[in-house]
Amino acid sequence: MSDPLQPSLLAGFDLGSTLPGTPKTAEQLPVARVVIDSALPHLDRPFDYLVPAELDAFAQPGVRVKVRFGGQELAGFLSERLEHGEPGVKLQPLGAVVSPEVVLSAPVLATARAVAERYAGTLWDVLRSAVPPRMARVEKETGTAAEATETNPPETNPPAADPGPVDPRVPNRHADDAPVGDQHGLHPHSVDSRDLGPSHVDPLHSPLLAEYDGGAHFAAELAAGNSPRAVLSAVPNRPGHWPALLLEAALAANESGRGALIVVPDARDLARLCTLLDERIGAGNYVRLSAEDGQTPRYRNFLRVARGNTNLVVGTRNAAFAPVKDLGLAIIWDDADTSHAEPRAPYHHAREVLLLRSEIENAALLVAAPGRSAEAQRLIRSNWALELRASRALLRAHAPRVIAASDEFEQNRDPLLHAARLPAAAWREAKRALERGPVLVQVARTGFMPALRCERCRTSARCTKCTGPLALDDARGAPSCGWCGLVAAGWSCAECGFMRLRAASIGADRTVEELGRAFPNVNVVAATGAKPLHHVPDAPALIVATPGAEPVAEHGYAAVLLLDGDRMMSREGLRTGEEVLNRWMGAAQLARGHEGAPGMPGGGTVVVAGEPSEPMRALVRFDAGAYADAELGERRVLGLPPAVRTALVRGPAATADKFVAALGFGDDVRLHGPVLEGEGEHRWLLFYSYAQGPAVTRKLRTLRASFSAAKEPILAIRVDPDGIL
DNA sequence: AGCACGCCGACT
DNA sequence: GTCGGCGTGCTC
Repeated sequence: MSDPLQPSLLAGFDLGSTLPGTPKTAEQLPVARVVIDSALPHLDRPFDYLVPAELDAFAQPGVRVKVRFGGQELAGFLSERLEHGEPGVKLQPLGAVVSPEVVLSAPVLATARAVAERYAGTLWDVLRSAVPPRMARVEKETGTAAEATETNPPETNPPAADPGPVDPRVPNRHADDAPVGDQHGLHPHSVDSRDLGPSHVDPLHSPLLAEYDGGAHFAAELAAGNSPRAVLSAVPNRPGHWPALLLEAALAANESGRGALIVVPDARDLARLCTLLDERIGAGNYVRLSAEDGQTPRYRNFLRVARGNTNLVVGTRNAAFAPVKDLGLAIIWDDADTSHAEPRAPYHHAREVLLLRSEIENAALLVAAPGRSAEAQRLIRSNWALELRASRALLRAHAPRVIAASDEFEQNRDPLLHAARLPAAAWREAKRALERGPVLVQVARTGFMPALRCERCRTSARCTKCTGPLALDDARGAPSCGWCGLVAAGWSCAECGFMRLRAASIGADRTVEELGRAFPNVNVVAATGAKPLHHVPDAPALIVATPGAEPVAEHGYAAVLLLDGDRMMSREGLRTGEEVLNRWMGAAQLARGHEGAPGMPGGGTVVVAGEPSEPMRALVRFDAGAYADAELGERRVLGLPPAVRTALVRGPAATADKFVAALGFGDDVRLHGPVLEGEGEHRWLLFYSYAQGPAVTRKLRTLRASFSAAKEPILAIRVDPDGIL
């Protein structure tokens, strides 16, 4: 498709052809401030350019641009238009406006800045995950930027914050060939809460939220245009409960005329949520944003949001930056799930992104989960958010009966059950439950390295060099040290000299085999990350699943067996207990209630096997909040995260040491290190209070910038790293 | 990463 | 006196 608009956009202002006299620049707001694509920390600041007259109309805040910078052409985003640049700086002309689409809204930019600051990273690193890569063809498809002009006529000279993408002073050729509205079913209509009808949005019609203490008030506040903040642990035993609950909150926010955003951990949860949304409000009335949808669909959906064609966005972690117009409510589901953490620098977590964003945009925030993260508990403790609590009566009505099978575990003499590491109580319950419906068996992920013990005396196997715990490496099948990685060939027990380790590392597949023998004539299937299974029928079967991959049963599981608690608990780490409880709660939530509800079968039972532990007691009481609160209290006493904040600095020994010394922190920042890591690398850990967080990360950023300017090797900095302690 | 500017040494 | 080596630092 030949497009007469593109050449003029892309050619931009040609540097070489300096015409007689000064090249014409835009008459109004001739200076464009640009965020450039640079990996160098000391260039992580805006630079100003002159706007050539011919780019004036397109050079609006939020568009992608190309600029000449230090002899090379760089990509960037135009952040604002100004009357003057810094005095005494010679400005270069803007190179080109890549596309008139406004892809970076002012509040999203402000959020990205706050995230970069909070994680001591560069703005561009954050923007890379906030704005999906451009797919040029998608922009031409249907409903161009001109559509927005039609529905939302901009003023003669849009102010900086106005998202109106195209200045009407320039004839827009798109206006002629692009039909307004939609002929291909992509944009049925702009979704305004008014279109949805009152039956969906009346706060009195938030029955699920209203079941929680303060929930009805929360919904009413949202509908009234206020911005409350809340943490909620979802009541178990109601398949499909959480998507409906979150939708109620989102619709309440929509009713106030504001947009809503729901962020879920992974594609599976997103599929569940979308199924409900399709059913309740229709596929065209919300937008999903997920990196797993592929580049082109992702950008297509992103554009729908950027053009303001929706007021409900759902997606995975990057959707936390979705440019929802007038955001009224941000929701994060299951914030304890590790998928919410971005795996690339600056490793930001979707919960923290939404926290910052809700403050910047004055939006409401809802942190909802099957369990409770220590961070979410902190929000309650500090009175930043209120807790929407399920009453004990509500819990009792819906929670399954939880049985802790700790004592009989070791006395289990039945070889079949022993092989399947099934306590007799678990076997009994499963046998009974199979007469009434499906049974879920949660086993540890294969990648979850269990600590090994001597097969004869049960002494835990330790590394001969560093006394770290030995674990089985799936790839090699040989035990190796979990700390130093040394392969323990020819291991023998330090206590009794026995040479065999207790068999461990049983994946879901082997559990399927063992259970098949323990339960003849029962259908046994596996559901793992590699072989996902979304739904299971309401028929008797054993479903073996790894944490996070549990399929949903239509009317809940008759029983849920949590088998690998000890293996999961044996992992070293500060947050192991919390993680294990969250995994258990996630699975236990899929069980039927013990009492049953109208139209729902009862008799649901959860059997948790393993040594007695705090997480196990919390599961029995079905109270993740109390557990998180106790943990947080303990961490505060010990000065450990997330009661305090941490930062990690790693790099070549000399540079890292010099850097930490130059930080010049006083006693209020605890310093641990250096720890030798790899080839001549040093690792330092910093512990500091939340109050000092901004000051510490600011110092980390500025010092890193000056080190980078001085051509020192770039240091790895991670703020609040997970899984280090 | 490139490009300017600068200080010093070599050559017309 | 002018040209050009590449070393340090800035890049709107």
